[in-house]
Amino acid sequence: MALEHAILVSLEERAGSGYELARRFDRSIGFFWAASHQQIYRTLKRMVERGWVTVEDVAQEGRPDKKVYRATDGGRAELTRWIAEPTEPATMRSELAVKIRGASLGDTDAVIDEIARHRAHHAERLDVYRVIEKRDFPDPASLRGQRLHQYLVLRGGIRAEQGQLDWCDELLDALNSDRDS
Amino acid sequence: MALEHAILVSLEERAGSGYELARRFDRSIGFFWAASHQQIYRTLKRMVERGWVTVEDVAQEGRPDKKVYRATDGGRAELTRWIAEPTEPATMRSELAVKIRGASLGDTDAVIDEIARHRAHHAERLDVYRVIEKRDFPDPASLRGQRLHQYLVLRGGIRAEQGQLDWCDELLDALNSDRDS
DNA sequence: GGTTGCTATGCGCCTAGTTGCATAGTAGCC
DNA sequence: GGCTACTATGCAACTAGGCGCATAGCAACC
Repeated sequence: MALEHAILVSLEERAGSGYELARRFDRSIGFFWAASHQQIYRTLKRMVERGWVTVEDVAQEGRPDKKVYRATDGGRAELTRWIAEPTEPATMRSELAVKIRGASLGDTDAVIDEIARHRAHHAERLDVYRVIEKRDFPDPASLRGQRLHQYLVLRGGIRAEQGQLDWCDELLDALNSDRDS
Repeated sequence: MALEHAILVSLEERAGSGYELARRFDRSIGFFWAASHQQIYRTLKRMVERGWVTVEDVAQEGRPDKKVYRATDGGRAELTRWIAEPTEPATMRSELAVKIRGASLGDTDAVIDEIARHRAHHAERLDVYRVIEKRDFPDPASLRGQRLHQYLVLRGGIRAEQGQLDWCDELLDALNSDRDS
């Protein structure tokens, strides 16, 4: 399970509340490991029980009190242990692939529409990543350590989205030609 | 959920037992939607209850009796309905990305080893797909209908594995340079 | 006679993740 | 006063999937 470890990475970089973590996940880490706030709260609770993080109640003015979480030495040890432990590469799961395989039995036009939807989604995502790349990493060759690692993960996102986009284009080309012929 | 629909696609192409489906999933459809035999048996049972498939007990000589499943009109209707229904593109989930983000806090060499392991895995997968591509689809331009769809799904697998492979190479280059400098 | 391996089925428990809902304070707007 | 929006927390029920285990017939080999 990587959610706990993704949270540990985030808390290592900076302590924060469940709410703050949820927003960070919406923006950066979450691009590569999505998590809802419910999931994060539940996981944080479990991590406190395991001694990987500590909680501190922080009273706030003008807004509800919050609980700030910090990684412990135990949490850091767990993260190091997990990083060194080999994990199986995730098997590719594509609903779109299943739909394409089923296209001959159903409505090919519906499948084409669905592919177009996915294409738009990936194009949008790619655009977001490209903006981040240009804004935050204008000189990749000079990057070292943590900043380099952030950049490399972003590169993975860019490659994945570009790959999906190219596949969608190949699909649309081929299916449209097949329909028209 | 796509497992039920992946099974429906497979049963449309040819009726079969749970065991046969499990083996088909090991080979073709399972490259893009993995499923264990336990999962398939459980799902088939549910699909019978819903009226999407029918079962027929078939006595065999020299081997245990089997239950052959066949898609019903209801199953075909469900498949058509599902194909036309928009589904959200799956959010990318990469444990490797989380490990890279955590590399600065742990053992960079362990992360590099892990990346090398993933690289080997994707190279092997890509090789399998390339062999299938050459063997089963020597003349892609001539493909129509179902055969074309099979080919296009395979193309998605090739693109995905190639993309992961390239990313792994970029990662290894960058992390090794960073470590040596 | 014993072991291994293939075909064939399935249960039970657990974890991870999703969905929907609930609560509650503050602040700004109309 | 009522509405909306943001901050902040969390539970309950459900779905999907993974892991381990169990059963059992038949064939081939040693």
